[in-house]
Amino acid sequence: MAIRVSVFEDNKKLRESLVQLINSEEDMICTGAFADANRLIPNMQQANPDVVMMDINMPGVSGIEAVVVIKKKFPNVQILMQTVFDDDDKIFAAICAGASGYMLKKTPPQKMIEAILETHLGGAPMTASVAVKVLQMFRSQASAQQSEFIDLSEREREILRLLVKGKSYKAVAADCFISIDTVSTHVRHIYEKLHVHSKSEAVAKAILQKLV
Amino acid sequence: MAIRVSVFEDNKKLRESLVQLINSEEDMICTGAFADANRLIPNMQQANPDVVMMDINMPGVSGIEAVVVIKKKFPNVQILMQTVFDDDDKIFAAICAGASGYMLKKTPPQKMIEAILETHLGGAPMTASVAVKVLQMFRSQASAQQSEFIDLSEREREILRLLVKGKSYKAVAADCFISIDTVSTHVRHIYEKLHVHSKSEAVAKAILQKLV
DNA sequence: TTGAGAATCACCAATTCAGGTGATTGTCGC
DNA sequence: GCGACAATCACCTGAATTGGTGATTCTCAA
Repeated sequence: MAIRVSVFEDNKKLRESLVQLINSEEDMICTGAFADANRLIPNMQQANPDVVMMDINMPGVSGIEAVVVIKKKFPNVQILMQTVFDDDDKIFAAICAGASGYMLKKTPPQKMIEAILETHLGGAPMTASVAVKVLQMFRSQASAQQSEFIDLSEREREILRLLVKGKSYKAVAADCFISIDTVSTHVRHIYEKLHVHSKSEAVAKAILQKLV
Repeated sequence: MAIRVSVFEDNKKLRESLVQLINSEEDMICTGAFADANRLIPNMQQANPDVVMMDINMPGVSGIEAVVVIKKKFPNVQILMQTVFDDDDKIFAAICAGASGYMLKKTPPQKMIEAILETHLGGAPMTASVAVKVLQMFRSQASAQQSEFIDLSEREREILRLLVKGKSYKAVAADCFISIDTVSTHVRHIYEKLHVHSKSEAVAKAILQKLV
């Protein structure tokens, strides 16, 4: 059974060459080529694709908005983004919207075919420059800066967790079955270890350094 | 000029076949093959590679620890991780440690050569299953849940930023050149919009939903 | 066994915060 | 111009928080 591929691309020439490329493959068939995503839903229902090739910059509904809609209405459809620029924000937005792959338009035809296949198989083909950017973004997001090791006791960690949830001393005391004065003492110790002097500072530090 | 590749891999058979594979390429040369990372620094100095193929599971010093050291001591060396399992935590750790690529060991030889080349060119080759996982992790990290749109005024956002930094009303008042009572009023409005009732809840929400 | 730390509780003073009421100014769109 | 709203300020009360001092119990390692 051939893979059904649909194309959303406003550049007529590029769109037509993609259609031709897809149809030149034995086990692929292009079931729709559209210049914009303004009639997205009916277009999708009619074309009923397995894989969508989506240009990120289109007049009217943007490629990213289209991805959001497609992933909502047709969650089984895989989406391969295409763009001329490997722009950080766009990549970020497309990934979060649910795109599976991200290829530059200048990718050679054979690689593009491979990417469509890989997308259909549940992979995540990415142009090298995009893959690098994704890893960079990932690192900068993930690592934060947990420079200093903060050695809270189990009890202190538990109380800090409750403070982060916005609980007052009284509420913490009730939750832990201890008195307010005890909570106050623990909090004091937490402040000393975190080098802070208020609940909100402690909460901010706890979240940013993933202490809880 | 041939690409200098070094291999760290405890399985003798696999190590030797990798060496052979690398040396069978015209523009690659294997400058060192080691069964573990226990004498990492001298090994690296002696082999002086452009690209390191690093097994993630090795006796003694783990592949990930080795990546950290290499990236610190030899920042220009690119590292291609190799593993039998596409384990979330390992991938995560390797990326954060600074690995450029991540390939399963069962990758066919030709693809492995391509991956080495791509790594050397500053790319980030990833086995399909790994790429998918990276995108998934990225999504779950990035998106958080910024469901409801919170429309803070510029002034409110500024004050919230200061609260997140741990400032008291008095300090905020001083920073913004306004009175404490005005700060108090702004804070009240912020609480209403955020549906919270304390400074720490507001701070937590602000950070988690990236309002500041 | 002796000491360090974790967890618990208490009392206290000064400060800060939350929320209620009320008011003035300036800007923006209709 | 008028209404809506942001930004500003004031006064007030009760509650919560911060930080100081001091104490008991228990456990775990030196």
